[in-house]
Amino acid sequence: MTTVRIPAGWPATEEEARAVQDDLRGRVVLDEPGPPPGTGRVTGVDVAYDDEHDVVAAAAVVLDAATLTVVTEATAVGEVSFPYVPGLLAFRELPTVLAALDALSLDPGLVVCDGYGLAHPRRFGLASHLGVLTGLPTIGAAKNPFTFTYDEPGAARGSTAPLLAGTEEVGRAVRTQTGIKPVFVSVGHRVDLANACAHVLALSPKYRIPESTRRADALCRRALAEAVGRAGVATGPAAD
DNA sequence: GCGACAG
DNA sequence: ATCTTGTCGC
Repeated sequence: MTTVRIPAGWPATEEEARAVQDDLRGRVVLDEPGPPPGTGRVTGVDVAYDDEHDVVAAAAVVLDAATLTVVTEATAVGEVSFPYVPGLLAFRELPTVLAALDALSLDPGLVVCDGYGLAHPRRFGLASHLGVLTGLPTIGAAKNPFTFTYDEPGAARGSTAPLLAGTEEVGRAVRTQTGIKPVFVSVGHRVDLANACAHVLALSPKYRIPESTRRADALCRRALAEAVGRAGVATGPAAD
């Protein structure tokens, strides 16, 4: 597992961070359909924090898109690089996520983020930002509607409804399990919205949250526990 | 001006 | 995100 420090030149203030978003936003590619769902590889990335120790752990888990089987995985730990500010999540998560992706031995294929892409106050969320920095196709799948509104999708698994910023469709509410709260999908980089939704549905045959995110979530928590030496996931002799 | 607000 | 026990259910 690799260890990361805050990159040189990383924004230190909210104002600087917003300026970076405004600067990079124009590099997002929105006119590619993206890889077909159910083929190739799909990689989930997620992050866990221990603010008290100023430690963050990220995980990247590569799945075979057809079988949802884990192909390979990697983790990274680092310093917390930014406070949590709605709209600036990328600055908190990306350095460690990039390190975890770099540590992979295979091409990640499509990257699925735990958060938003286009559905963002400045249309440049975590998934958009990661896509621009890596060139990889990315999408965002969030658990909450953030500041956006949505029409309730039909109750059946597979139903979708627009996620709206006023009248602009910035993403979709996707019902991944019948009768259960939808997941909120938006485009990141080099993938269109219909494909992004199809990927999320294909990744969620049994649970609300995409398998990619579930695997990455479990792995980054384990990595954090190991890095900070917490109880809960025994990995050897208990340390006191 | 005062909240709300991905993780 | 994180703080947190037991408990209902397949």
